[in-house]
Amino acid sequence: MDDGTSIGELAKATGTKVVTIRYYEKIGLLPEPPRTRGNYRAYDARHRERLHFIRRCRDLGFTLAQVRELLDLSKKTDRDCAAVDRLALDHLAEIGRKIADLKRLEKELRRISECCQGGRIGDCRIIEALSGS
Amino acid sequence: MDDGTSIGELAKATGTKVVTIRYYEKIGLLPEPPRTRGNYRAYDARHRERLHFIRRCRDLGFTLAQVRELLDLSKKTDRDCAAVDRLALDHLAEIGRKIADLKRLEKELRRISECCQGGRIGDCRIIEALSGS
DNA sequence: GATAGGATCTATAGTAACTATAGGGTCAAG
DNA sequence: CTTGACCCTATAGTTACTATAGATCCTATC
Repeated sequence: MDDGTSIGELAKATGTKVVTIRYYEKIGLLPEPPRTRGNYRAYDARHRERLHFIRRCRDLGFTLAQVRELLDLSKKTDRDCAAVDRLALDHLAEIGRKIADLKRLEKELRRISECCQGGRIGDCRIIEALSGS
Repeated sequence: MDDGTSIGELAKATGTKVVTIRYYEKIGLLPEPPRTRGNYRAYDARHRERLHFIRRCRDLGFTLAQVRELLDLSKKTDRDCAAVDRLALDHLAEIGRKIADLKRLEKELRRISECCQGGRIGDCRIIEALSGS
């Protein structure tokens, strides 16, 4: 490597797969780094930080579209913070909804599952319960 | 409609979109119904029941692969019920994991979000928190 | 200098579960 | 007989990657 970090090193440093990094570049989320003589990508600290930011957001469940928005916002340093806050709160609300949905689902599936008392599938209460409304 | 239920009627009756029904047919989840003279699909009660079963499972968060398994199992009426039960319990465990993940995530995002006190993006604590580990 | 291995390169296709679009045919009512 | 609602097929797009194939590069060893 002439200079800078190789894609493999960056992958290790950020816990991202190599293919995923290239994918982020292709969709314009991560800027194209300069290349070495051998046409290898050579990353610097700014790339590392940006990728780190992306991964952190993804770990928190933001979609790539949201990450893109957050990245855009983070560049407009003199703009009001409200947009960032709204994005975070919206996402929080979304997570809350998902949790509620899953809990409802869990409850119902548990109810259904408890019907099972062994025996033949022909008499299976689970299948029956899945068929009923 | 010569005879049987049209795809639109079936869609309404089961709360499924027309395109989704055709999609289920294409991937072999729903058997091809006979056609009318005008080449319209004409469904019967068995199709309705099967689609109903599929939707019910989907609503409960089963994947289409799992639905396929359940449908296969439900035909083997003399087989032991254990496989069905295991599928349900596996799914239940999965849901539990997802809930736990989302709760962890919610907690962290809430922590981050509470940092916001208005002001400029340049000083935004949310962006900062998203950048940090 | 030859060679073997690992890492990297590009391009393309596949995944889940649909959704959207284009460009038509069919059917019942007025 | 035309309008509008419904239906048909086929293809491409969505999200966020993952997998594959085949070529190139770099480093180390013989």
